[in-house]
Amino acid sequence: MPDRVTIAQVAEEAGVSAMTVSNVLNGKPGASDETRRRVLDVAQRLGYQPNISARNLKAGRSGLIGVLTLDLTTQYGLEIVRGIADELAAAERELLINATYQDGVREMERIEFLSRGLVDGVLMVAPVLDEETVELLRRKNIPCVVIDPRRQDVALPRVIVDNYEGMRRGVQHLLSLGHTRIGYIRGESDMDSSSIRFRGFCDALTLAGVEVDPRLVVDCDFTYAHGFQAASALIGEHRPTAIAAGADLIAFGAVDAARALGLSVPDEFSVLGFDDLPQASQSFPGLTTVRQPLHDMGQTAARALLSILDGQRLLLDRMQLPTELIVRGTTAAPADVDAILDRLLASSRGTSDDAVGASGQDA
Amino acid sequence: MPDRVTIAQVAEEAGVSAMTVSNVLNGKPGASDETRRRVLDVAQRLGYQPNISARNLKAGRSGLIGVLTLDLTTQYGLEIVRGIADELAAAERELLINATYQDGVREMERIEFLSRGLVDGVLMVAPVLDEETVELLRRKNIPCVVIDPRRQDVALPRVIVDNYEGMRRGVQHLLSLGHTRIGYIRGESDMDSSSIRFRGFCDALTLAGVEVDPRLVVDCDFTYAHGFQAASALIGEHRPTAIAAGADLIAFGAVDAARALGLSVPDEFSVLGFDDLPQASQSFPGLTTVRQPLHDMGQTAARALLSILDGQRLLLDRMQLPTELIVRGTTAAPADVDAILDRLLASSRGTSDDAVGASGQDA
DNA sequence: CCCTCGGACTTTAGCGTTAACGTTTCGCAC
DNA sequence: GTGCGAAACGTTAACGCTAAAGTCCGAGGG
Repeated sequence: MPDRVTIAQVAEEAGVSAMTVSNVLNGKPGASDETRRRVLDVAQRLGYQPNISARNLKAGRSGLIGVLTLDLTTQYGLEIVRGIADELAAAERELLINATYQDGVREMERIEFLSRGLVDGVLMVAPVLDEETVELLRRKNIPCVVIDPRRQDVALPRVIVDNYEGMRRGVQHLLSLGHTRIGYIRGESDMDSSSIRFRGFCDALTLAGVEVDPRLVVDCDFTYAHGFQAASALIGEHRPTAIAAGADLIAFGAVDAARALGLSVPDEFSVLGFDDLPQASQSFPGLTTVRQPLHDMGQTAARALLSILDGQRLLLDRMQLPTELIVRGTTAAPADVDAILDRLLASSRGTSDDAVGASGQDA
Repeated sequence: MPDRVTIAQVAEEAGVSAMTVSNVLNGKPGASDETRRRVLDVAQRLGYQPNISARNLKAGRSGLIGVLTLDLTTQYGLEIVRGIADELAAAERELLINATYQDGVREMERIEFLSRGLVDGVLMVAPVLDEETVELLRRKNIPCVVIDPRRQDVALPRVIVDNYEGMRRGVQHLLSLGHTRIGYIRGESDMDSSSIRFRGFCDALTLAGVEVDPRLVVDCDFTYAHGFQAASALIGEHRPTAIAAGADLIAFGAVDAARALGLSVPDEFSVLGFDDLPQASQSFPGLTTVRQPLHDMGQTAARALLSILDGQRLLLDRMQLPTELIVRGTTAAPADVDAILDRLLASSRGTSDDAVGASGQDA
């Protein structure tokens, strides 16, 4: 801990009491202009900064908001955090990020830590939130808003998105292009958002009179590598003309899997993502995807937490934001399957095993 | 602020003084087993957690390390932060991230804020660190270690990497593949790492007897979009056979720019990155790049800060870590330029303007 | 029987702030 | 000159915790 200037030192130097210094610095009345100027001057000169711990202790609050996130490892969590940061900055609140990293136990630990008077409230991004953790939050009476929780019916104020409509429209887009053999990579199965998106997928197909083929549906983690692997298997075994993925990272994997198998995207194979991570527009061709308003989600949650902290009762416990289909370059009408098959059969040596790391194109 | 249980409440409930409770909970001697058990029992039952602000105020330290980062928007900063987190977790220190977001002024503000007794020390990731800010750190006497500062000669303990050797080897790799017309996209010009990498580039060429063509060298921001744009211009105007980029994000842009112009990577065009972001291995073909040991950089900085906080004098003020060339799929021997030119001329309608969003390959 | 010693606790005080209340001073009306 | 009120400032206490310095008591030695 650096050697710090205290209010008492400023007071002595300025020839007044500590209380006067405090009043001046906090813009309270009860000090002459002359004194005010002198105090400000001395404070400036000594580089005085009020001690946060002392102030918090006295005030019984800290002005800090804690942000817990499982997911600081991806752009997903980051975009949300940026939304939070923007909203809190506007409210002159400070933000402390205290990541959890892939671990439900650590999640509880983090809450206990933050709730020891360090923060006034907590925002959680994509939390696991098992029963025990929710109970802890309730018992400690910590103001808390969660964003995209694993279980959407959790008994806490929460911000979620319209996963169902989003995926439904995305798949409708694929259908309208003419695809009927559409593979689906679901994402982690213990997340409500995964199953809700899947319902959107099923309903879109059913509504269009297309039957859901269970062989075209697989689960995998929300990662590029798993997406690549799952898509490779799916394409190799069941030849869909398009894949709808439960997340952008999976979709990126799927795009590259298709390429690795010698399929051109989108001419010969279409891929639909879900999230609209920054990377989706920063790749070539841009990923067609269902946009979650990540920044808005963060802002909405932050705003809700602030109003709770202001003592207002929340009107909505469940804040659902809309999703939006963003059509970019990874979707197109399906190509002539026979033609593709012919081409692939013709060049069927070499591209199946060690495809990653070599270009799938040839001159 | 949630309603909190204080040590006094535990003390009363257990029929002892607050001091005894404190001693028991902190594992200090001076309490009978009987009392000890009773206190622990009551504390558990009431859900007592010591108030951090009070403890900090008393102790004059907080056990917290502040992490300031300009760059929480990219994987670059994240990987470093993870290294920091891992090291601090091992030392049972808590970490608070308090991002800065692209703004030197806010950087100073953040330091002032954290230095008000909230943290014991500060780690800064890729800081701007103007004179004034360094002076502030010095004046406040805040233990601080910086990682990859914009100016590498800054008078603070710092962790940097061997940018020179890294780029030199990377370019040697391109040269050894047979490239001689190598474009260079430098990255932001006010960063020392940019100019040092550029020196590595120049020296590699010179050593190989290749002259540095200034028309093949351009500057741009560390973003995908700028990389795309810069590479498009460079390729369009001066036809290099390869590009070395000052950062992976730029390299990704360059890869896609080449594709957008109808060039196959790596068969017809090679790209070298610098950083080895996770994305570099999670793309197709994988990006050949110079690896910065981001995780290690975070760990190293954290370890250094911890030893400063332990009162040890640092032996090294400048901790330089090695870089490593990672050869993946975006580099290969240069193709026959005439053949490519012929092909491009033949299909020169349509691929020049609206190339983004459509696949660069054709059947 | 007194003294000492050490274990088991309690009391005091203070970390830096600030709310609440107290005191001084001074101008002004009567 | 007396009284009064407001402005300007000081004092006290408390937020929750814990280091340091007591207090109390019973066992053991002389």
